[in-house]
Amino acid sequence: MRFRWKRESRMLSAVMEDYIKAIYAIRSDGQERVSTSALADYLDVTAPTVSSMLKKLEERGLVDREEYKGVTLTEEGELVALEILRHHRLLEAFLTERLDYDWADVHDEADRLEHHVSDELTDRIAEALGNPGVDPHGDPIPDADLSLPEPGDTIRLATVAEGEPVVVRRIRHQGDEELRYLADAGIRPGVELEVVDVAPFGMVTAEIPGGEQSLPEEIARLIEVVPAAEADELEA
Amino acid sequence: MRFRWKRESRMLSAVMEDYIKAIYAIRSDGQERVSTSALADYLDVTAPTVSSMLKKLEERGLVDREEYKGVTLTEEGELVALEILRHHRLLEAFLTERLDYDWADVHDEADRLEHHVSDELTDRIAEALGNPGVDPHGDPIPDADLSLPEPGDTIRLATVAEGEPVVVRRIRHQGDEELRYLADAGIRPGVELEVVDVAPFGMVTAEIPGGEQSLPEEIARLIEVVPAAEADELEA
DNA sequence: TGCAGGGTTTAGATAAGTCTAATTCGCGAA
DNA sequence: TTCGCGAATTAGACTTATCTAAACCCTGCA
Ligand SMILES: [Mn+2]
Ligand SMILES: [Mn+2]
Ligand SMILES: [Mn+2]
Ligand SMILES: [Mn+2]
Repeated sequence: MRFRWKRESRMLSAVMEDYIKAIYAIRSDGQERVSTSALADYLDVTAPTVSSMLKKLEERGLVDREEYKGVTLTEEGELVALEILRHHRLLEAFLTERLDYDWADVHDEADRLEHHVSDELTDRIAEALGNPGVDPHGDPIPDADLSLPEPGDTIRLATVAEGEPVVVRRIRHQGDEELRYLADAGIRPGVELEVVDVAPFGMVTAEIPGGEQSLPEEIARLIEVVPAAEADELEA
Repeated sequence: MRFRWKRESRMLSAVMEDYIKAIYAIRSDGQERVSTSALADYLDVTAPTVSSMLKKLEERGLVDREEYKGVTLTEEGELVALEILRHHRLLEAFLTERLDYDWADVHDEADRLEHHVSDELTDRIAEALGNPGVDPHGDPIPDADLSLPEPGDTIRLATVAEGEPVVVRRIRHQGDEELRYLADAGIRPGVELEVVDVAPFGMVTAEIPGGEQSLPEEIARLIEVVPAAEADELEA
């Protein structure tokens, strides 16, 4: 009812939606303003390509742009990002829960479909799943009015002290590849683990239910955890 | 531009897939060779647009083309058509059976998604539904090796004799619009009806479970039926 | 048999999204 | 304060899919 008409009148291409999603992802990863080169890097295109696309997004009122300084999402751009994120995460949840996909194999499929499913279908999926708050990777799912559930505080596995038991809450990812790696290592949201060693270059060795696992820093950095004590509280 | 990978690393755009589907649909509707203008009409584009696309499809080995005479699908083109049809019809069946869609509201959604779902997802949907042989409109669903179940013989409602009880088997359609019209008229696959009158211009009046319905020729022509006697046999 | 009208193709333009090469800008170091 | 280097933008080209206008081919009717 509310935003449906907006989406129609917006009529963004899948490519534009990907730029908006990328700006949202990079910004929420720390940066205040998102640079042309950061986007080029993230989307695997050249800087001139990004530059011209940012001008189009500015014309459409989706980003605020300052020459040579980068962009930020406008309020409308933010809504677009949340809408696509809602599609993406609900698709991931649905594939996992209703079509027997492994949690580590749903991202790429969702990443394509997110641009083509209607809001109607998305809402039906949400309904069928009982309006879940998080997807299979622990990412919060924007609800129908596009407000994002506040995720609880977490810390990166790379910064956890040795000997402190923690529970995996969320796994950042850009593709199925990292997820597959972690799935094969026996790590997934909900698993309890304990860091037993941090070697040079950030290599983290953790004890997990099935034994021990060593993870390179780039991977350990993707894992968000909470202290096991806190996790227990929430269960109760 | 979004592309999909085919088994022989054959990459087709959604647009090309739509042309292949259209050629398949028009040809299976009688024509042996499909003309440029028939395609332009069906796809709602101009003749020059079709002409240039047909040359590209010929280069890719998907159609056999004869200048000024039209095209036919090659064996490979036929497989592409069947693959997309499998996606489309399984999506329609899934939306109807698992996400509470009305059978008359699934075509347009499936028509977009068919180009973006992977074969993997399609197979999982088929599995979840128990490998159905027909979709909600009575269209046969190609199985995993792309062989199309032979649909039983049917006749068009427009040609049914007055007073002969028949059962609706299949409803041809190009969009949700015709389906919505029929759904609102109380006609859907499985419904038993009897033609009570054929007026000038092909207007068909039929008795259906809820009363009587008059259908314009363009609509009546879309409905495929079998004699009620035959239908009963199959039930038994 | 010939030609006119209609369907088909060619020619040339446009919009989206991408690239490489060239140019311009900003900012930290000298 | 000025340079120079890297980041950003501009310029120009290419591909896909579409259009309109013009030229071309086929065929049925005279
Ligand atoms: Mn994902
Ligand atoms: Mn996710
Ligand atoms: Mn359909
Ligand atoms: Mn159908």
